[in-house]
Amino acid sequence: MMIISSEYFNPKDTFECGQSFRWKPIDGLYVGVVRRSVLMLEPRPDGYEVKVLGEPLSDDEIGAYFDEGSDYKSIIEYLSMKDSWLDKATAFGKGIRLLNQDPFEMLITFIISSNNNIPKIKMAVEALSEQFGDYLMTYKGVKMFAFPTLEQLKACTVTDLNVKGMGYRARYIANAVRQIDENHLDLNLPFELGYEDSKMWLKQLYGIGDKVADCVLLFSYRKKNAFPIDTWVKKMLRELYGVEDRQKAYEAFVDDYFDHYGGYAQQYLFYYMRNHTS
DNA sequence: TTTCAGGTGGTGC
DNA sequence: GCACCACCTGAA
Repeated sequence: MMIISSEYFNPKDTFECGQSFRWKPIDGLYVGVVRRSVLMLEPRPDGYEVKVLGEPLSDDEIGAYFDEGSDYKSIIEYLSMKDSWLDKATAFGKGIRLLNQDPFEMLITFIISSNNNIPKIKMAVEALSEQFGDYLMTYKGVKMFAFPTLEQLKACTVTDLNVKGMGYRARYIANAVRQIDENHLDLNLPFELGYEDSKMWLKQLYGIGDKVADCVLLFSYRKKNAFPIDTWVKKMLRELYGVEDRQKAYEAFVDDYFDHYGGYAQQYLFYYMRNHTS
């Protein structure tokens, strides 16, 4: 039996902070698809029990997915002492875990996220899975599907991929998938490369720029220093840290101020900003 | 009806 | 290099 301690974890913070679009509350409990398994989180006195409803998934794999290997106590202690905003943000988002998700799924998901909003991203990811991914099981009347594989998306035309909420990003996905396929790109390579090299490697794909690359690096390749800079992060950097409104200024500040825990800092601050502004 | 949304690629300088 | 701008489309 796998239990995630609730001292530094809660499902809402983790699944609603914008890193994952595949978990949803069903009858009050979060249910989500991880690889080809359906997981459900049941509250226990001191944590959450991870129940595997579909295909088996080992405790090691579940632990890796929930980033059990990271010491959140140390991370939060370190960040909270840096300044008062990080102190507030880490207190507010104390239950966030930086999930280690599937690279291909993150790559496609964050291509969809470009110039898009969260409800539409969810819609498109959901529709892609329903239409092209494998059916896994039905839980309380809700059908669950695996995220499509490279092989499954390879078979799609741009028109096929233009599902609800997708728009012009269908072309981005078709191109990226073709590039990966035709050039036999190894999606495991960035695990072996450092941050800068893996970022350049990802950016060779159509539809992947700086922001999307950083999301993929942070949410699947375990590059915890990656610091995705989007419109909310820019707003945060201007308002909380007085950073000038220029791309280079944002990048320079982030590189200088947030070091190896940059990715964690970004998630806490992002989640804090999203929930404290009108 | 218009505006906006967790950017990117293309173009012009 | 760097600054613009078009771009699908659902929702308010």
